[in-house]
Amino acid sequence: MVTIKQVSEKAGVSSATVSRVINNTGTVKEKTRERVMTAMAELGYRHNVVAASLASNKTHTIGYVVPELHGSFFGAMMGGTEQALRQAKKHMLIATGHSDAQIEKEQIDALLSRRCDALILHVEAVSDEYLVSLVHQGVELVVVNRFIEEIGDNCISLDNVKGGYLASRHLLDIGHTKIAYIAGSLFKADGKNRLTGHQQALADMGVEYTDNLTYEGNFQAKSGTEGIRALVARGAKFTAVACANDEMASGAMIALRELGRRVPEDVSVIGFDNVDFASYLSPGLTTIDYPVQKIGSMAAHWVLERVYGHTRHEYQHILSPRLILRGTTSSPE
Amino acid sequence: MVTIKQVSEKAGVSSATVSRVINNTGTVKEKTRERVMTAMAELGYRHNVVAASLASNKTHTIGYVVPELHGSFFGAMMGGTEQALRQAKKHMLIATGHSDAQIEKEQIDALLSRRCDALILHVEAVSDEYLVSLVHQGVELVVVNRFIEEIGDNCISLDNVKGGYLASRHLLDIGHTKIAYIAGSLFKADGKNRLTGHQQALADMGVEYTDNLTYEGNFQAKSGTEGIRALVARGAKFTAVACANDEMASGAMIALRELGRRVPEDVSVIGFDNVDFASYLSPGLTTIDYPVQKIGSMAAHWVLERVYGHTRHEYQHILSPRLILRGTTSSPE
DNA sequence: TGATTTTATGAAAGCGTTTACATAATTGTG
DNA sequence: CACAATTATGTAAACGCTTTCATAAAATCA
Repeated sequence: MVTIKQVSEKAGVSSATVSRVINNTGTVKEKTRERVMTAMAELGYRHNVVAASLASNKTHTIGYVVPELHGSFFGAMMGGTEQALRQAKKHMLIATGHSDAQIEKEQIDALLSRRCDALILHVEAVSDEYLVSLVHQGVELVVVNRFIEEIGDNCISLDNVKGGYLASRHLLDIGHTKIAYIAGSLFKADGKNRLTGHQQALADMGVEYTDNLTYEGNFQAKSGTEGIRALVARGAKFTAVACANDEMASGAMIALRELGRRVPEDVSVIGFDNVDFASYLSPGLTTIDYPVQKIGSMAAHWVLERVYGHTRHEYQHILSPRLILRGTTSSPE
Repeated sequence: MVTIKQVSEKAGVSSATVSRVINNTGTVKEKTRERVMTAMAELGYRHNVVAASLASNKTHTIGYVVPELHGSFFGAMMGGTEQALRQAKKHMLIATGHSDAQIEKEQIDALLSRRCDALILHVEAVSDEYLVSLVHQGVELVVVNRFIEEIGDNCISLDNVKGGYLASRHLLDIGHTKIAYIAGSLFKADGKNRLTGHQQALADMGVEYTDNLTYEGNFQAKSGTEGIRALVARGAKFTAVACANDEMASGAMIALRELGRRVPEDVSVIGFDNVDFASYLSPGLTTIDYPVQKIGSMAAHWVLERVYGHTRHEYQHILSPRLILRGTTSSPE
């Protein structure tokens, strides 16, 4: 590996000067710059970012923890982040937490050991206090899809309660009163909040909530299918089903078809997230838009501003979901 | 930040010893190890991987270039990789190449500057020669979804020709002869190869290939929709349509429905990749399975073995696709 | 027990940069 | 043109580890 030293010798300057041209810092005469550039090209020099990071105490790397890599959701989110970071020449070190507190902590720890300049965390199992304590230790982090009052400034989240409300409110508005709910994992904040929204909508419209119409799934398509089967098996009567995400909604649609129930004629279905394939289904899935890419990019801008001193960007710390009307909902007979 | 030095003083040992207990190298007496561990705990020591990387010339980091982050495909692939790497305590530095040769090169360069121990590349625009030259320079890399004879050992790919063949052969086998083809971007190797497979299947079965039945899309859902419209507009007659991926297949299904053509009764549809949502569609999409997660994990194992000396794993450098029969194909009337 | 292995530890030289700080070269001013 | 101000460059000390080599301590052996 050729070093800055060798370049400096070849160019007849000191290594400090070479460093200056590499980083575009300080002042260097045009002619000198050219000599250095030529020397670098001729020697095939490649900057050693590891050494630079050690010396400068900046890695230009953002640690990113997401629960999983597969599926449509996190890719879209990371895509939003990446787009913003790439222009700033920052990179992302990616780790998965698998919704397990132990693993999440280990991964956060590993990313900090690697001296990431900041962390973007989509973690679900670790406690609020733990995240708060990290912030108090001076770790630069933004928590995504989760709102923690005490460090609200570090959070970017969607109003899941409102989303849940919007979904069920839509069903109520078009005339449904017997609405089943397939929830996400209730130990996760978003799973719980979306259900809360559903309950609020029912309450607002004077419809009684009953556990008998609710099934706790796990955000996976299969649990949507199982949810419908379980609901029907327990004799629940419903003309609509709200699901805590699109995967479960598509699973539910499959089960409904198996049972000979048409969507939306017999049963309306609404999802949540508006992942890319929601519009591929037929009928297209009515759902709640989760501006996931936007959230990803806001997280990036937060970091760019806070950690790297880029100019101010506009934030909302709590984004609003909105209803996306497609073909899976209609008024009951 | 507390350093190894401070730990060593507190524990009354040298920093070399502290390094030994951190890395589990050399020999250190149990009692000493404990003293060091205690000191680390009390001081809240956090290992500085950047410094360690500089000194040891290993970053334990794999650079990963994919075209995009959104969609179901690359997440699944990276998920396969991550799972294997996590156990080995390696991390992934992720970059996107956007199918642009310039960007792909820049990203590869950036990852090398960060001294990644190895690269996993899903690149589409950069030339074979460029990748070959990297390998000859001694860069440890595995190329995914692309086969380059000269560095075949570094490649893990799917036999796309065979996949294309399998898809169209299935349609032919069940009696179709008028088969439209919605291709992926033909400047990409997989787009081209899948089309080649289609053509071979036709030839094998004595059906003439005609450009009039082929539309070049871009692997996105919308281009599937446009493909059907264009085909119909140019008066093409077909009873089946093979698509170069599942996104375009779902786009095609949408267009077919708009035109009042039932799937599969009037037109059979087959996709490619078997991404997660293929089974959510209704009818479920018949497609070709791309064992993408497996490929991701094979890439990881290649690296673990080659770069980190882990024990030998079984490879196939060219994997075989297989047909997944679901509900979108049936014999023509 | 003294000699010989073996095991445990320390000293110190890197690893390839960045970045004060100091100094040299250049430009500007009256 | 002398002197001040400005611009350009160099020197050398970090940055926090790993790792070789030497040496000290402990264990083994005859």
